[in-house]
Amino acid sequence: MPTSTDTHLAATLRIAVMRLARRLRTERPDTDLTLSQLSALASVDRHGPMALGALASHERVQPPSMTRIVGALADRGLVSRVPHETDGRQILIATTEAGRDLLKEDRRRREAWLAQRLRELSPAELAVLHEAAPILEKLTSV
Amino acid sequence: MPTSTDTHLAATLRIAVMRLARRLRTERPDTDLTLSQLSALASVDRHGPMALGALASHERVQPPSMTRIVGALADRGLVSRVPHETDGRQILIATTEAGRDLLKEDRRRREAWLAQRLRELSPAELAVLHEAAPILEKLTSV
DNA sequence: TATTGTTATACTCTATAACTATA
DNA sequence: TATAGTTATAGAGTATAACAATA
Repeated sequence: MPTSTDTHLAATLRIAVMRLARRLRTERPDTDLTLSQLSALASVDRHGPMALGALASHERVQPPSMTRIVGALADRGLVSRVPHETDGRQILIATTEAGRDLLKEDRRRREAWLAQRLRELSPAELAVLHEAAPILEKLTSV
Repeated sequence: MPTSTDTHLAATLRIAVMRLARRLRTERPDTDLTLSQLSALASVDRHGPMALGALASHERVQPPSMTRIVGALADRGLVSRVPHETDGRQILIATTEAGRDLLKEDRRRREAWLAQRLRELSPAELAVLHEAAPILEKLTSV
């Protein structure tokens, strides 16, 4: 019985999560950045200054593609290219103030939609989600 | 205090859901179908036979693009093109047995990963997720 | 004349291959 | 000679515009 229940939970949870993620992704301001650009910018912001090659492999993209992505971001002033201190071949990509602002605004708008939905729930339902959130996080930390 | 708590929950939940969705998306068999093709196939399967134009607007794609997507799916025998009964201009796209099998296998493999993660949780944690799943579904039904 | 779908053509994004410079 | 990044070129995927067939 527990096994069959778990299979059903997996199916239900998967659909709910995918659907919710889809909505969260849709509730995105049109920053006119491509998803690749936005993703690379977020990575640099999250992990700190990185070499172009490291960023490319982290984003599962080839170096030439990352050269173009970073070029587009740099043209908008969202990232800066800093030469490596000791290795003249490498360049470090870092977010600028404008880049951080854009990411902050992006997150804020996505959270706004969800926060509004949450305000429509009952206290009991909110309590359940409070307990569920860390468990959902735990699922991906394997 | 409830407002600030909700904002925090929104932020936490959003990250957990997006991360989990990403993992679920990654745990995908390489069906060598593009995401557009897989998405269109799933739509036809979910909503039943549709005219090409209806499918295009449902998938937020232009008709010429859908012509190509459907062409690729039809070449693999995953969908069939059926002429409309009364309107000779329209063609209806329908899934084939092979198309339904591919989708079933695709879902099965994604659920397998999540089911395994769920087996590693405690009974108490599972109970929380059981309660949370319908609430998460409710969030998107607005 | 309006609508459905297709064909022609162009643009964007990414990849591989070849190149430049630094180690 | 090996490595980091760039430039050159090609291949998907999608879009707009023009077209053919049917209502």
